[in-house]
Amino acid sequence: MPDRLSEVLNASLKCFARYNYKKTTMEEIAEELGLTKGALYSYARSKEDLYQKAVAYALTKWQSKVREAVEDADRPEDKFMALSFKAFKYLAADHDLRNILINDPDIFPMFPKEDPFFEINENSRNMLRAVLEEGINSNTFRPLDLDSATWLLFSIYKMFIIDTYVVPDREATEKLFKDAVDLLLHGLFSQDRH
Amino acid sequence: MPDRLSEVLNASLKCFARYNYKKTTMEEIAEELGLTKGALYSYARSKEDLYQKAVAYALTKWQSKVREAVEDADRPEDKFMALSFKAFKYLAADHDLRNILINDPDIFPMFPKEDPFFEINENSRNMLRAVLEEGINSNTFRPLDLDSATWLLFSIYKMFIIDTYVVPDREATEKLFKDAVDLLLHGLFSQDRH
DNA sequence: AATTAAACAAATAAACGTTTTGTTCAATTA
DNA sequence: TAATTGAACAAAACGTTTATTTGTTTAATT
Repeated sequence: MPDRLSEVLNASLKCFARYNYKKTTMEEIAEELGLTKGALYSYARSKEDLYQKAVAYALTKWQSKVREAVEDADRPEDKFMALSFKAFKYLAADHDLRNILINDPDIFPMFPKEDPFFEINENSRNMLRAVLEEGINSNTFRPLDLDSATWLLFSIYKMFIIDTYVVPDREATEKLFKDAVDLLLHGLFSQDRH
Repeated sequence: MPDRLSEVLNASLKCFARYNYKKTTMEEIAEELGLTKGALYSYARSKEDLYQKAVAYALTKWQSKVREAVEDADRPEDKFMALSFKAFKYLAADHDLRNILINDPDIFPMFPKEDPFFEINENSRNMLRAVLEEGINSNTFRPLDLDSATWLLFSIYKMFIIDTYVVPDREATEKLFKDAVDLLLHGLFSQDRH
């Protein structure tokens, strides 16, 4: 299971996380594995390809953890909560991926022109959309515009991820995140107005 | 009222909007006014100071328009709507400011480390906070955490501004914005669940 | 089939002279 | 007197060249 390719990608992640793409050398990565740099070209066409593969590998792992959490929940609101909190909290543990995101914010861009990992992100959006759709169909959620809601919630989620892990500046984002989820679930309006 | 300083700042805005800060020369701005570059130093200490003053001038104008719209409304929900839509739509008309924001996204940053126009933005946030507070006190809005809600809503607002005017990529953000305001007012949950 | 080690090519950084451009200020103008 | 000019100066930006590093290829080796 932990095949050679995974070892190479993990070593690459470790090195790329230390500084950034540019300052990391192929020799450095090879050294980490006890190889010489030429050997790396059995696993990737180029330095850029190696980076691409390594990051995709890390992002997919993140996504799998979220998917598991969602599958463990039953009701739509629980799935929504599981998805929100797992996705938000995962990065706290994955130091390598977090450092890579800090050094290269284009991987998980707030305003993507051309998203280099579009497929992976699209997959995540679809996961969210499915939860929302199930909630609407079961009358747990209001009859929202599915596309708008998916886009909006995913954008807000991105915003929190970036603000918390990529450009951290503040304390206590945990409370902020909880308050945000609550506001999104219940809205601004009080139930009992006029 | 349109004093000399305003003329200088407007000419500066026009020039800075054409390209960007770096590529704009003091001579270019002076020419626009029919002056020589030395004269500009009666109005600002340096090129950077001139830029700073010009942008602050434009941002303050934007803010005034929003404030007027809010003051014209009565009920908290109307104030909230007025604030949201005026703030969002204003930039469509102010071409100079929009171009400057495109060339220099740090002016209105999604994730500010050190906000160069913190005071102006803080003023805007306070305007939003006041509307929310009034809504909570009159029981129109739920008893939210005022700080969290202000931060969240202002961040979402920034997100829309940047996505629509600074990194535009998509059509039909108008519908998206309306759907977002609706979702924030009413939340995901349907009223009549179990 | 994976890996090495040497050779090559491409990108990066350093050094340097040139030009542009921001800034100052004494003289001038209105 | 306050605003503006125009020349002088200093600092930053730019283009060019050279030296060095680093990515990539490949024939030989394990």
